[in-house]
Amino acid sequence: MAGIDDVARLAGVSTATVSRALSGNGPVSQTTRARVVRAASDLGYVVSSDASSLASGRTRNIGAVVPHLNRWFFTSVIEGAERVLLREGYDLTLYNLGGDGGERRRVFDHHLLRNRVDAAFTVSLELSEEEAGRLLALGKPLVGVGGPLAGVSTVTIDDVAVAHLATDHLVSLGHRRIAHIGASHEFDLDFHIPTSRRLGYEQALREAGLPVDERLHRAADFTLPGGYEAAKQLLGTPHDRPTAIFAASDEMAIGAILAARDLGLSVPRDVSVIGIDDHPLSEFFGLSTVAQHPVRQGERAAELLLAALEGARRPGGAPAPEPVSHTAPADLIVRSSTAVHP
Amino acid sequence: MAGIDDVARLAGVSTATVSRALSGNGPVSQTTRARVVRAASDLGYVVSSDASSLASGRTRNIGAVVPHLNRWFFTSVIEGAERVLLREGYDLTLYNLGGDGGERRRVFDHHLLRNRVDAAFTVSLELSEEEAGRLLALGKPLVGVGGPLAGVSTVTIDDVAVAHLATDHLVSLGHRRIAHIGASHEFDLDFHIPTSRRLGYEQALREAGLPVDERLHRAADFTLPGGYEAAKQLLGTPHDRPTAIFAASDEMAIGAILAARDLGLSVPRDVSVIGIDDHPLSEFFGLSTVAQHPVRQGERAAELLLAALEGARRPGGAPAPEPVSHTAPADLIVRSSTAVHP
DNA sequence: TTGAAAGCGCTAACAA
DNA sequence: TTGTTAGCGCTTTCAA
Repeated sequence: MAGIDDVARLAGVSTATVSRALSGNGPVSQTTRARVVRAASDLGYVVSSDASSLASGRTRNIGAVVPHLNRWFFTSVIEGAERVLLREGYDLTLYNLGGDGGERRRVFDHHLLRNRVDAAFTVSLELSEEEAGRLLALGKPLVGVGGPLAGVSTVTIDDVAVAHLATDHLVSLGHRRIAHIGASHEFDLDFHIPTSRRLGYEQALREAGLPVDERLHRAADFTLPGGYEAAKQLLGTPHDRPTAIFAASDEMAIGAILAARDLGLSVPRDVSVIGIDDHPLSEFFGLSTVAQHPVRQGERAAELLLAALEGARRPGGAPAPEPVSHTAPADLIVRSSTAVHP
Repeated sequence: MAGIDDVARLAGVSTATVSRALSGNGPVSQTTRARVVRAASDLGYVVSSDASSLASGRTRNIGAVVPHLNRWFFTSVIEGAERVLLREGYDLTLYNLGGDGGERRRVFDHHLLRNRVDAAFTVSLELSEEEAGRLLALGKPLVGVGGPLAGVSTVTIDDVAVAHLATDHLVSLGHRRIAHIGASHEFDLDFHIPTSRRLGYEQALREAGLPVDERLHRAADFTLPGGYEAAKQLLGTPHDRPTAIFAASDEMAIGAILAARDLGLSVPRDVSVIGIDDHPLSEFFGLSTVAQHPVRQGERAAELLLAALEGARRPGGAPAPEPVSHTAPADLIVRSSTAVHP
């Protein structure tokens, strides 16, 4: 492994100049830079990240803290973030709290504190006071994606508005009995999301002069089977059956479509179904939904973090920029699972 | 941020002793260790990973190189690996080659070379000669999960055997016309997998004295919609319709089940379906399958890497242990999508 | 625009 | 069992 001195020697300059030429920090003449770049590439030189980090205080690495990995939303956010980060020469190290063991504690007590990242983002994570405090105490840029994180910048859709939009779509199609499949309270992601979505749903009903009927609400776990079960209950009663279902996630909505089928009901003739997400499978099932573009949310999060890091390096740069709330766009996508109430 | 000297001062020992006490390397008396641990915890001291890495040559970080993130198999492998790694105090940094831009090049040319990881594993990745060479040249432990990686240890199921098992299950139920949904050649994961699975399928047919019929083979893209389309073609012809389908992945198999339904066919009465994976949705659909436990494969990969690192540190430790091929277990799970041929 | 040199915060000989 | 000390490979003042 060639080191910086090898490059310096071959290029006939000092190591300081090599560092400047390769990092782009500090003045280097065009010709010198060319010589250095040439020498580096000839030797196959790649900077040692540890040495560089230790000397500069910057790691060029971003932490991603997620509650699980086996959910489309999380992985999509990470994909988006990583694409942006790689492009800028940053790495992404992943902290998955999913295990039921002491992973979570260990991550917050140890891993995140050992200075391996310049900044971090969390995805749909509700942090305890202590956890949030620890992160904030690092004094590093922080962004919460898909869930509010006190005192920290966030990237998230407006859950109330999105749920309102989905419900309104059903209302405008003439539906009066609209059921909602939300989340149970034990649901361990940030439970503001289900609550906000339920709020938007109820708000839309009220604005349309429709009653909010407890019996039309079912809790599930954001999975397809969960949505199936909930929909079976909602649609099972022949009397007063809802004519439309708004599910808080596409996976649950797809479960609802399958439940309707199994009950001999036709979607959308007998019952309309709408979800939130625009999950990859939604198109296949013809599911109407409100797309929330998680990849873009991840990109946005990465961009915010990089901008904050960039800002912190500038002479008068704000070391701790004010937390900003970035509302990610969400669009109604109408497919074949929703239709006018006959 | 307290440093090692702060701890040393508070504990009344030298920094070397602090390092030894906290890392567990080198002899420290019980009482001294206790004093140091106490001081460290009082000060909230956490080792700086950069300084530690630079001084020791070990980063306590493992690289995970994956082709995508939005597939159950990849994320499951990563989850398993990370659980093991976190437990041992290691971080995992993720290199997702998914973007169509220069990500892949950049990762192999730069990110993986800058010494940020002690070892790495790839998941279902076919590497070019050059890429493999670069990785090997690092002289670091390497494991390929779910795909052969020349000259490197691997963790993978026996694809031929697994496909053979799935097909045999159908044969033993009396099926004679067994179709196969495999992968197209453009499919960009390691295409040995589809090929091996097809091989196992044909092998099982031959052993049963059944003909291998080209028309009973369809290529798809390992997705649910892809499986749906393929099955529609296979099951669409009223004449000589297959009575069973073996799909090379559960997602395709689920697509096949849905296709059968849409054609008015009952599963398993009119057609049996089996897949490979034991995807989280398979139980819901009653899909018979061969489980391949990707979480365990990830755990195994991590364990192999850690063992290699451990070995390399010992005096007479082999710096480059012989590549081993670890065959991961896979079990037939019979649910309700397969039944005897009437 | 360049070079010399002082660290960055730890670990690991080596000596005691 | 402990302390002293010389780096690990860079970056970044500072001076030229």
